[in-house]
Amino acid sequence: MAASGERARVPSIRDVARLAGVSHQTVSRVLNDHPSIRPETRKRVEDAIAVLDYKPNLAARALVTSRTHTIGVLSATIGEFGPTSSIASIEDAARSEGYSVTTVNLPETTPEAIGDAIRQLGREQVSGIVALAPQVRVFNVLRGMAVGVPLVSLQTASGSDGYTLSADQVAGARAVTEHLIELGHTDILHLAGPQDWIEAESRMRGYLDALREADLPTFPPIRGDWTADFGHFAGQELARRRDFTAVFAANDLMAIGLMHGFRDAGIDVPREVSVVGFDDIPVAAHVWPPLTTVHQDFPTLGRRAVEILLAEIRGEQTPKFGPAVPQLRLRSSSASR
Amino acid sequence: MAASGERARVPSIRDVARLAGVSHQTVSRVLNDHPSIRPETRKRVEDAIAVLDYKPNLAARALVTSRTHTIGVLSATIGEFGPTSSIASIEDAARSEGYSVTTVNLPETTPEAIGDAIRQLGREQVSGIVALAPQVRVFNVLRGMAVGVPLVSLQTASGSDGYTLSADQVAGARAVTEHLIELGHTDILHLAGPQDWIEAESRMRGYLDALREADLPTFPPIRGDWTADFGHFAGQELARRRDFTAVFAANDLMAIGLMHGFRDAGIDVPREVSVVGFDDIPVAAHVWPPLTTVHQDFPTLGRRAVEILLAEIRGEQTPKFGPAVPQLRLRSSSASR
DNA sequence: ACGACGAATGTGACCGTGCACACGCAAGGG
DNA sequence: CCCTTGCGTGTGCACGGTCACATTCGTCGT
Repeated sequence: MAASGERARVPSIRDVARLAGVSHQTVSRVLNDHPSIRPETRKRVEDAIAVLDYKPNLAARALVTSRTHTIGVLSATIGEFGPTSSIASIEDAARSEGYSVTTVNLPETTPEAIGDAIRQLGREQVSGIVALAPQVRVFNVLRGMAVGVPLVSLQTASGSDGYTLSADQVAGARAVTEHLIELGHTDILHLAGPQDWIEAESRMRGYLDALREADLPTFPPIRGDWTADFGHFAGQELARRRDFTAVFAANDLMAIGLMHGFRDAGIDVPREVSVVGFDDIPVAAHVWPPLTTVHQDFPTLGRRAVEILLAEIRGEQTPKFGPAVPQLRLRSSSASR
Repeated sequence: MAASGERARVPSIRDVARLAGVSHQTVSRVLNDHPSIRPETRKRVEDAIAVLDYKPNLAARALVTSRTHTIGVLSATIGEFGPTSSIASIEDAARSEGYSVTTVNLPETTPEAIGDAIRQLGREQVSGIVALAPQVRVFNVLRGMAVGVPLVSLQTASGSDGYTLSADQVAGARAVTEHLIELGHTDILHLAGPQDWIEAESRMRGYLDALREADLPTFPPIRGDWTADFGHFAGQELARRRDFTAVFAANDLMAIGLMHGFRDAGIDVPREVSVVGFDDIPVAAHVWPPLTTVHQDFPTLGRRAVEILLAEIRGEQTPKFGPAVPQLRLRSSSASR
């Protein structure tokens, strides 16, 4: 431990250069895979890097290139099941490509809040943004905003531009509704999500499409807020009117709450009323009765979002994914009339 | 739009200085709240900043100060309900203090993976780390690792050092178990979490403590994996032995799966067997029967973790929080013997 | 009246990279 | 044989801040 009093400083590119007997620029070239490097030189540099345990300074690199190798995740809905699963996979996918991930939460969805969030990510000089922006309003604000970096929007309407990626919510909703119709139901209610949410609208559209095609009567949707508590309340209220035999809830939480409400009112699911949900959250198979629902593959969605985003960042051809088709999970909460 | 051919460049500190008629250093002082600035000068600089819409370059600042105003979140369990809620609040709390948040996920909990994650955060020069490291192994690796920046560990054993923050899992588990005892149950099983998890151990300890204190027989715990699917399986298996009248499941998902399994086997909850859980996830109140469980305030936990971490980063006195006491939520899945 | 001192501000270097450009050298075409 | 070309490498500067130190000026103590 005969220290020469030197301060323990992390090695820089010049330290590596000195040890390898080359210029700092040559080291930089090795780091960035420049083609014109003699193999022998490269080897020497790489050895020096290994010896010193050199790690490039990301801040310095970001300063000079104004690129950070960081992608920002903008989420309005942390805490919900779907988005959370997607975020985890976005995280993994980005890391495995050498990108960092920074998250910013939207406590409210006003245009100002969204603008702030985008500007915040801009200040951090993110290379790209994945927005989990399920509300129409948020989506429009994003679209109208000069972001300056590639932006991929996840779980929104199936827009035709390359920036949007989605599961085909309409098809999923249509599938469950058709399932109810096949079971012989003719009076089917819809417990919808909040007005502003794109997914709420898509799922409602799927519901309406299926009913119209079958020439069945449609009912004005009940507007919910995605929570199980609201579903519970709605179930108790709906128990008073008995002009329906099935309900399609726009997500599983509301469906589970709804069944609870029906139970409170003495209505048997599925004998008297069938209930179906959407999302296939982990408990859906285990509640009573096990919930018929639509399964969404959130991790895949997250991974694809990153693929598209990175392709755009790198200026490559962006891969085209057809909308993922959510799958029907038939369980016991739906029964024939 | 008579442009002088100038490239649109983001204004730097020197542009501000020029416009305000001061030196760049004075601008820097204004930005950093240096005391020795004449109010009039400060005003001029601030006006110039506003006019140019100047935003300091974070990369440049990070380069020279080697501090990034970023906190890293290390999570082994993104996707679970509890951690996710905490992460969201960590996010909010950190942002509101001007810190960015970068997340890194641990796909596996080997020491190497943990080391990689820590090093990754180190390369990004985070100012501090919040670790959601619920496994004993992870916790020990972290503790033994020279991280170099402040580290707060969330949701772990109630260690006595300032670096650890937790809800009092033992007390919560003890509370539900005592609840079962008060209801007259004497043969109470425990469906535990995985061996390695700190929370699993704490909850089991609370269970054991309560039983011993009441001089009741203890049973070897059944080891689960936190999932509802496992709970379902366990319920079917347990239905064969009828030497118990109550089960304390270490989390709500397993409890819900368990009730499903009992139902499959024709066992009525709570008439024949009482079931209680832990966490109070949003559906807990709405499953059938509504689940008696222990409520944890994850958002508060996340917020406190950030408070402690920032205090450490700033070298201030770290606030001391007593362990949060989880609260019993009495519902219908538990009944008297 | 003069020197010391602190407040307010300016000057230049430096942090660790990447980029533009220059340079030496070997190969190839006229 | 000379000029061009391209490969491999080096030199200096720029990026946008902060830090250490220098400088100016007004005030106060003696």
